[in-house]
Amino acid sequence: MTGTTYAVLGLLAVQPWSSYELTRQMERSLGRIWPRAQSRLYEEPKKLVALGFATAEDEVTGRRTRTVYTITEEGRAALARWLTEPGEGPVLEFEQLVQLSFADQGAKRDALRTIAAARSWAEQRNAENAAVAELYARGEGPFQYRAATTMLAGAFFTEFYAMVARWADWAGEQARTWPDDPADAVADPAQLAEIARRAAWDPGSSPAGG
Amino acid sequence: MTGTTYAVLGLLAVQPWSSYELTRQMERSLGRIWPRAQSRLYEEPKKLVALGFATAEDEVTGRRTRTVYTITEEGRAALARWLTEPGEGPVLEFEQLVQLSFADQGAKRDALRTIAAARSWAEQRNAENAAVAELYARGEGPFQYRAATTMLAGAFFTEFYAMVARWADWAGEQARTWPDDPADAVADPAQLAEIARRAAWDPGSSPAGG
DNA sequence: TTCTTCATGTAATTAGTTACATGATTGA
DNA sequence: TCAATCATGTAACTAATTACATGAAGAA
Repeated sequence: MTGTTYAVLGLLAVQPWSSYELTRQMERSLGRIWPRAQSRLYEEPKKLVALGFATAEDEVTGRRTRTVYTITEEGRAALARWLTEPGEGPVLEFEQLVQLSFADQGAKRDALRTIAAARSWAEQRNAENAAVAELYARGEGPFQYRAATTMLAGAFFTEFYAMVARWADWAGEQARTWPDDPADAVADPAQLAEIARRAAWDPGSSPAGG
Repeated sequence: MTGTTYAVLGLLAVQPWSSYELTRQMERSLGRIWPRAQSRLYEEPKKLVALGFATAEDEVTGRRTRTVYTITEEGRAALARWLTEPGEGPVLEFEQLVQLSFADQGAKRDALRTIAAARSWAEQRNAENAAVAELYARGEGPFQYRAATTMLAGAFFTEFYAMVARWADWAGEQARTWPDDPADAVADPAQLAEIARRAAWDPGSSPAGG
């Protein structure tokens, strides 16, 4: 059982799905916190069946069949047990930021372009997220009855995208002050001090935003 | 050439390293934006040598040897070329948030514990980050002369950890209002509206913080 | 001198991805 | 009726991980 297996099990706890429907639903719901290729989502439910956590039923459409998976009581119990276990914190993979970490090995315009791309990434993702948030605010979101649960993830991304955009704006300001060869850039001591100051929040209280 | 290959190439552009030193340096510097197992960092430099982007030199310590890798001019050119290419935006993997996405399938206390764990994750990571930021602010950070470049990543994490902590605080408040069985929780319409409002920032201006 | 940690590396395994293949459905 | 898209699945490949092994150095 990997995290992916539990992710699929969680979806099945909401309702039965066919493999294809699972891939679509995964894309819409968990895709941003647990991204996996389509083909994996055809494999995982088979494991669940082998473990007795789901049952498979073949339906026929014309000359081809599709498999619909349904969670079992043992499956629900396994899911509930997993929810009691400690999970991993956020793991990030951020290629653009790797590129920026070596900006001094390239041209200034490359860094500026990469920062602009990150900003634009945040805008686009936020636009999709905002549209869905608006749906839920109107009471018309998918699985609206689960909104008390799913809003936790929605709010996380609302904040995450805004944070990335703010950071990109700041990073752009910084990079624009660089000389043509970023290797010659000298860090502004005031900025370094400001970063340290913002990092020095008290664990006992909520850190300030913006 | 994968992202990992370029990450190693980037480190070699700063100075020569042995494989083991690469693993340590990776852990310290890129570990949070490009996390990879130690064993990969023993493989990647071999690829670089095969491609002519690095040279390997064996040093002897007692009865065993270690391999020190040095970037070549072709390697520097390949790195500079990579910096001109568009990179991927942030990819997140967040198991705790997957668990919270199915909080209605478990007990309220499990959700509260998971949220607390996320908060604590942010505190701990921030503490390490803050210590390093403080070093740089005093002008005593590792590779201080590269600070104009590396502060971009440092600032990103300062904001990221603060954001996660703020989100966890908010999520905890929400979950505490739930009934004992989270499946019976009803989303507060005011909260849903607030999430949508915060997501509705204008792409032309920097989104508000906090 | 022994134990622990640092340092260096390989082997075995697997989770995951990319690419491919093809039937069903819909709309122009 | 043809093209495009939706839907369903498998096969081949690989990037990456876990586990293991062992020498060197430092501390007790």
